[in-house]
Amino acid sequence: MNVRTVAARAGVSTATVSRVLNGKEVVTEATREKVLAVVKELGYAPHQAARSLAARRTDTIGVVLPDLHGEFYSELLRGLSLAARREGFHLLVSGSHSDRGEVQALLGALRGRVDALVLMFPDVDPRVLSAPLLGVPVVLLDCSVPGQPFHSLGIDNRGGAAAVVRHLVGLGHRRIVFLGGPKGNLDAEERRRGFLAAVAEAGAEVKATVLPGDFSERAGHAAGARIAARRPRPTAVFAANDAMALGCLQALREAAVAVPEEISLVGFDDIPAARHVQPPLTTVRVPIAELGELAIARALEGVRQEPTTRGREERLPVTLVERASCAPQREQKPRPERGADGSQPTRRRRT
Amino acid sequence: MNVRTVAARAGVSTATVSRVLNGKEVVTEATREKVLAVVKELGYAPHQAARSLAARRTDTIGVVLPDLHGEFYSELLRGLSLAARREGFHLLVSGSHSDRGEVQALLGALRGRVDALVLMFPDVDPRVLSAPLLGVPVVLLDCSVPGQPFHSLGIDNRGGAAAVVRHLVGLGHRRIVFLGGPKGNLDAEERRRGFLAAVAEAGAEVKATVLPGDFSERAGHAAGARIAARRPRPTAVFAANDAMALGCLQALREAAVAVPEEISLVGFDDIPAARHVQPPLTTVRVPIAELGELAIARALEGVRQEPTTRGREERLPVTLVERASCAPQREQKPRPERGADGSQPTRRRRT
DNA sequence: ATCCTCGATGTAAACGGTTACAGTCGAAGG
DNA sequence: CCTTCGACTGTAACCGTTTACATCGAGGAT
Repeated sequence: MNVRTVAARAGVSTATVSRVLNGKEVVTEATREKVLAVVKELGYAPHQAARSLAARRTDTIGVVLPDLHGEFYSELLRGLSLAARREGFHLLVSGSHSDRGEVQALLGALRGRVDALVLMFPDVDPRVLSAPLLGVPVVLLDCSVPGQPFHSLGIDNRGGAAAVVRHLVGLGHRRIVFLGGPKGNLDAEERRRGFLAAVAEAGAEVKATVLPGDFSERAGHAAGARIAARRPRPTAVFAANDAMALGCLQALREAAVAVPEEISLVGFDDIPAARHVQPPLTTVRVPIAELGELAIARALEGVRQEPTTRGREERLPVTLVERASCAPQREQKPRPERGADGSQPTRRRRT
Repeated sequence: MNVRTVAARAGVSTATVSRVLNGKEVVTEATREKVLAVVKELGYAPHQAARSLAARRTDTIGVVLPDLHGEFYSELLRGLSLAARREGFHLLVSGSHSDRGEVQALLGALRGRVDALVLMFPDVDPRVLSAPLLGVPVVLLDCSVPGQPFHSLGIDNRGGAAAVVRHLVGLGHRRIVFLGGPKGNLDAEERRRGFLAAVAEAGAEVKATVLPGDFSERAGHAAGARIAARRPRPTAVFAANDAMALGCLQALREAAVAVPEEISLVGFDDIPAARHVQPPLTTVRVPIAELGELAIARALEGVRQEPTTRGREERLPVTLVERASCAPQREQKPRPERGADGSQPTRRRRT
């Protein structure tokens, strides 16, 4: 059944049916009613592939993420889906593309299927993207490609990390360990940089150590065990994401090191589990869903108007959320905190 | 740029280009190489809308879920995405459709966009679906429509609930509270039934109470407070999902009721947070990702062959995972457990 | 009464592929 | 040398819409 069937039955031309269904051009009320009646009677729905071909518009946004599960992506997807729905767009999603060739193949397979793309490649070099190849507006999450007309969105990892450091220093901590993320991961990198910058700013009396990690709970556990055995023992641990902080907490518990009495612990991301552990984890909340919504908004800007805005870059602010995993450190005299609990950014991916 | 451009440049016809690109028909090696060279040179990728229209095949599966975020859907999506990728299909996802009209509109908007559908409506009456309306194979998750040729997939909620009861009874518990889920939710309903059936089977000495709930952590908290105050106090609580169990645990802690010493607690779903609380929660693990993979498999069966198999119904088995939130109850003499730790089914949705 | 204007509708050409069918051509068979 | 056959390739119809443009009347202006 197609538009011709409907047209014949309603005694009009296919053009009229199309006009009624799309509602952009004027049609007599009587005609419109007749057509709609037939449409309802037959249960007709336009064939979207044909519509896309003719109107060069798919009403679909392609979303390519490194992965689909985990709390981070789940939340991101929520924001994306919410905003897309609100705007009347569908979402074509795809997860876990590791190498460059795969990504290119995927992007090829998306031509004529989507009106815009939201892409996130924490591990693949984003330069695989050549704008003309795609022919649609692109929004990049968490990475930027300087030369290209891509919109780029991220969160303020550096500011978030700095806020954590200021918080800890304000509580009197002087020996702080930073538990890093995977090499090449942009979020991890920015958090590390933010940490180091804030430490440097805090003055020479603050001793910082950076331990390697990979965002996994198991890596956090391994690091926790090492930290517990370290002498002199650090008084605070800042993990680059919550999963590692959780693993670390577990290891500290096994080593009978009290949190927060003996060691204060901070994470990053504010995943749901952070609220449930004992003690509840102080961490940095990242507006993940908002990130997704904003990505859709920017993508649609690109769809609806000429690509005037090219290569803009935005970072969303983050928030330090204080729970019970940090305590003042009294061995050294605390120095007054300087109001660093507010809003500075960060974010991450694998949960 | 289109297939004609490529054909002209390669000195062949569009039919030949199409043959090379689809690889289903024979083409001389020399021709194939020439065409591929041009394709690569121009960076050509076929327009999928046109391809879908002509070949009446979209290589896309539509997924309609009540929601996209939360641990349950995240995990489900993972399974779906994994299987779809493996089979070379794309995923068109959509979340949060509340009422009937909305669902119908959505299904209409999907015509000509997908080759098959995976649907889940915990709250909407599934009879809104009329098979001919869609024209594609449909797989239903967690609900079934008797009269229609739809494949239906779910998990063994009843068996899982029964396994929990047998476990608790085996530990010597005689006063057990069941914390139910939202009205009209199929999973909640089946878990409740499984609970009641197993209790009845356990004999008259086991006293069961059913408390209302709605799958939310807050409802679990409220119930926990009531349970703590109850006299005689039950010795075990079985929450219909983990979120409520977590809320309940929190309330019990606030009321200074020791878990598991004074009250044993069991959840359902095995969400990640269940491992992180203190004490770790005994619960029922649900093979969510497998459910997703199976859904894709069944959907593709429908795509690739005649709709021979119609209306089949499958339930996946679940597993009781024992952690530290249950303890033997000594007030009454325990009776021997009868091996109910193994595999019986269940599952749920909002996390 | 004739001409114009303008709104409502119809006609038909895209859109960019796939594929049934027809055609070509060299090799093998007679 | 003429057929026959089969492997390749080309021609063109078709997939189901949208939309630029043509058409057709009716009413108003002149």
